[in-house]
Amino acid sequence: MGEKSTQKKRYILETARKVFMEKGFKKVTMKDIVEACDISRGGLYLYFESTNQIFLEVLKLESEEADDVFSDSIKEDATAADILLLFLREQKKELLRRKDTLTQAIYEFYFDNSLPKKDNVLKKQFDSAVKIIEKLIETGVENGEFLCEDCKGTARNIMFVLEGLKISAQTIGITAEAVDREILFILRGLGVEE
Amino acid sequence: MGEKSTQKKRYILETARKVFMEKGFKKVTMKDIVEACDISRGGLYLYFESTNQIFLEVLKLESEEADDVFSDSIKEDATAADILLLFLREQKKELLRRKDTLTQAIYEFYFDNSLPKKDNVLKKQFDSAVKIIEKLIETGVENGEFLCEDCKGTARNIMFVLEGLKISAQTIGITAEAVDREILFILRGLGVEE
Amino acid sequence: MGEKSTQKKRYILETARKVFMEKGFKKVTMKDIVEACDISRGGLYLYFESTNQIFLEVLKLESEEADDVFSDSIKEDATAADILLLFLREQKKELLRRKDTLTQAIYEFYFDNSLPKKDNVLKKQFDSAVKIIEKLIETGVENGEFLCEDCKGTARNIMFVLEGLKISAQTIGITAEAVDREILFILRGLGVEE
Amino acid sequence: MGEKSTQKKRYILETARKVFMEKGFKKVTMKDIVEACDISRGGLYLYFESTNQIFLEVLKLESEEADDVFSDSIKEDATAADILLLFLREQKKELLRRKDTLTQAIYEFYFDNSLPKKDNVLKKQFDSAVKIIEKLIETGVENGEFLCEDCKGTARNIMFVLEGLKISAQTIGITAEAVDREILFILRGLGVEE
DNA sequence: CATGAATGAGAGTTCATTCAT
DNA sequence: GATGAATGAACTCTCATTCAT
Repeated sequence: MGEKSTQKKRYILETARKVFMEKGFKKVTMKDIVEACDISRGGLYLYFESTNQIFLEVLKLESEEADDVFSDSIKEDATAADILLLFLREQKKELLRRKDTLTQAIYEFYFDNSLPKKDNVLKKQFDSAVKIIEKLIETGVENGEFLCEDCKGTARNIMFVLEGLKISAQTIGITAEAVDREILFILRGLGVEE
Repeated sequence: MGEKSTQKKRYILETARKVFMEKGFKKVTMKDIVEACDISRGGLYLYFESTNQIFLEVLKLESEEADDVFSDSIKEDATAADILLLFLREQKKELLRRKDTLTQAIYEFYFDNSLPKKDNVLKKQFDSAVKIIEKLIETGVENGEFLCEDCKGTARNIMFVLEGLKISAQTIGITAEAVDREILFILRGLGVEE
Repeated sequence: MGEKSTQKKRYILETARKVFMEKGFKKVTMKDIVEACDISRGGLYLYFESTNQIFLEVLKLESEEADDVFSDSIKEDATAADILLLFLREQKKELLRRKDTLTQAIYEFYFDNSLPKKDNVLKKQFDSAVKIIEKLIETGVENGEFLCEDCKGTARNIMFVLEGLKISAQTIGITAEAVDREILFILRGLGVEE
Repeated sequence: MGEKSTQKKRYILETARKVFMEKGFKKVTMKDIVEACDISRGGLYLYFESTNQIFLEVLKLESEEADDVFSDSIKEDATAADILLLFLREQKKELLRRKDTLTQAIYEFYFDNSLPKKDNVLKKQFDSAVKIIEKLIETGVENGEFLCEDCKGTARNIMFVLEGLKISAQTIGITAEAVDREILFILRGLGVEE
């Protein structure tokens, strides 16, 4: 598969991504993707053999780009509290976008695909996020920004709350105010008064 | 609809419930339910017209019975901490059962069905749970069992953590130890040392 | 499946039989049979799940009916030579019908389906035919109609010649005269002069 | 077409031959051959336009080489009986190789392609084999090796038996012993006692 | 009420064949 | 000559849904 095909593959993945955002994972058929990409039925099979495979590759692309975004958005002189707040606001934005997100598709995908740990991108992301937040809180505690006895536990708690907010956003619906309330609760728990 | 039909309807719902527990929501077809119930294809349509409707009625049944269970399991002389712990342990059990639960099916169902609030059973349950926990914490605070400044906020936080644990159990998988850690974190946040 | 369906099943098998006679085995698709039967796509799947299964059942039907034909066509006072000749002429007729026969389909089917011996109808038929012919020759020898030292060997030889004629009829083509020549050769081998 | 192309054509035919031996005729697709040859899809079409044409050319090659083989293997001082035995043993070997042969593919090919006689390689080979065997038997009779009244008829009979054995080997399966039995039967028919 | 045969739409998948490069 | 991406026709198979009995 030459360079040209790599471009097309990428085009398909980006188009499929939109389809997954719209319809979740399960409802999406090869035909949906074929039509969204405006290519031929057989053409898609030259690149991918199932929605499953396509979704996995979409996720891979996603995580690669996510990493870039992360490192970019942190200023050099930012305090731990700044960064945490930035992170939480980013999550909030994502949460409230709702349909315009892969969240639902990702959940649906993992419902059916109990991948071995090493392939579970979701778990990797969760764990790495916990570690980053933990570091952040530790730094904040050292700088006197945060009060916290169990940094790891708090980091984990924050991530589970975020997961809870995410799934709630997709199911029972959630308002910006509700998210703010939770963010505030978290910050207060770290002794941040504002 | 006579009594006989009511019985049959209930039989179908109970059987369908098992199917949903096994396969989630989206994957379940009318055919699956017909076969599980061992009734005729046409027969099912006499009572229900879609898996959607069936699932909604399964949920209704579920919530009716859930209330009963709740009130039963609380002893008269139980302290607030006892009851909270009981609740959390119940949730833990449910979490770890994983496949033997309607959880996944419920999530899948709500992914596609943004029902008006009044019909969103999930939201109702969430809100009512928050209220109960809030009351519980208030009582605990009054009795000197708990330390807590923002009872409502804490109650909400607990529920979001539980949601986060629930969805994590279905997607990235979660161990009993991980759940215990979170429960402990919650209790410590309430000033319970043990 | 009630009586009605049994009738339809039989109808499908009989129709499919014609299709197999026309096109052989491999070329026949479920769609071909659906169209020949003038039923719906899904309808066929109610009765059969593959052309393979259909063909096997066609063969079963075939062999059941074949047995009847056999016993019918033998008169009480027929001599061994009469019966043998009758049999050979029957085979000749079958041979020359060529396209109007399941022969080709059967060969094609067995090319791909190396069934365990007990299910190999073809082998069963071959072996039972050998036995019958052997008996026939023995009887003929006893009656002084035939001259033969190795009845079993001769019976086998006859059957292989017939197989050879059959496959030749389907591939290189064969004339009525050629078949007659072979039949004559066989009879002369048995000392029958005519 | 230059020499280079001729070489490539031959390479394709030899590779395709292996594919046909493995899968028969009908199941083989242009794709199969493209992949086996490790050339481009379009490339194959430069030389051949269908599996049909390819198979025909494979057969042509086959028959050219077959002739060579024949003449090679006969020693100068061999008796007619020797040569006949040699021929029959060669056939036996071929028979028992089963899958490693073009036999099945050839049959499948001719099932669908009722070629005009002049192009029917199979028929040519059959007829020429009959003639050779006839000559052989005549020579044997002259030398006192064989007893035979109808040399042509016997030659034909032998060929049909061989065809019968060949098709049986492909369909109902056949053992080395069964083949030996038939060969012996043929030889005894020629008065060869051993 | 209940049955289950029947229909037809639609998803998945594979290949022969073409054609721009 | 050679490539291989692209197309579209053709097949397989599964279900939601209807309807005569």
